[in-house]
Amino acid sequence: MKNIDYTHICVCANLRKKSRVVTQLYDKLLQPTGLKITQYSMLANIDHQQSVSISRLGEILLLDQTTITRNINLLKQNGYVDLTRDPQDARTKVITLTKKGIEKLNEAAPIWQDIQERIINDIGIEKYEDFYETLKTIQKIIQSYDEE
Amino acid sequence: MKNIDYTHICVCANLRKKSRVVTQLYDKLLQPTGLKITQYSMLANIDHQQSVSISRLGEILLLDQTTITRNINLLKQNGYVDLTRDPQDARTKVITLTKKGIEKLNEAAPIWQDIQERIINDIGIEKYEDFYETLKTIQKIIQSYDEE
DNA sequence: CCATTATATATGTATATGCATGTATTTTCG
DNA sequence: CGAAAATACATGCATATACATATATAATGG
Repeated sequence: MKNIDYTHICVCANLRKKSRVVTQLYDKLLQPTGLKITQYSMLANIDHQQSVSISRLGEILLLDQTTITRNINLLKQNGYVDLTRDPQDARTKVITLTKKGIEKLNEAAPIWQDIQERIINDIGIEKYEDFYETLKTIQKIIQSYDEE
Repeated sequence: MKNIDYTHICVCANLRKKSRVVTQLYDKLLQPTGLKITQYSMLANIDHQQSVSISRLGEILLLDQTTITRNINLLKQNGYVDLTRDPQDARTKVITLTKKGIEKLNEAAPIWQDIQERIINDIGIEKYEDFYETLKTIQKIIQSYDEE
């Protein structure tokens, strides 16, 4: 057992690195659908919310509003989502899935599900739950800094 | 205790989300130095290797060679690194830190160290070690898929 | 030694992402 | 009510990232 000094390895850079590795796996396997995991994830979230505004989606995904605007525009160009004005508030745009978007989501879902199950099983459910909880803790810790 | 079905939450999207949150903290605190964590991390790696080629750095950081080329060019424009031809191999470019790069790294290091210690302590050393190991496991799992 | 193959880097193109800022609309408050 | 503040979205600019591909150089095999 080597005694690693974890503090010498950048928490952020390490997380980003693993993030890239995981992203490439998802993207590669989703490739037949033409979706990237970022796009799949956004479609899945819209589907889950049924209809959601740009800024609200940003809050959920912790993405800047401007990022949502652009990413959603890509999905719109592909015909996967519709943008409509909120009748109650002319500033707000409401995002919904189109029929084509729902179909694309359904097409990609089984592939996504397979990767999920495979990777979680390989990590081991127990370990993955701990991992998941620590990720959640990290987010909370950082958000608590912001409130200072 | 609510029984969450972890398989319904995208491993990749979740990891990317936390990655963003952590990155924003590091970037915010590093801002006085003008470095982003990606840049700091790259400088620190070059420093650690003393001198390294573009593709070798890509292997270490698991970044595409083209990404290294571009990111290094930014660091070069800022005068933090030098690129020289490898006398043994005219294809290869050798990256080294300039004096200015070393100074910048030294300027940023204490800030980086503070974030590191703070965040790892807040997570808790024990938990963080488990977390770190699981991240490593995930990388290995995914790399094992690629060999198939 | 030369042709083929492999390797190292660069470039074109595209998505993802954030910050600063601009514009339009709504809300608040004197 | 009307001006100021807040909110929602869009745009300009910049970095990070990957894939496909081009270019230059080295290595290899006949």
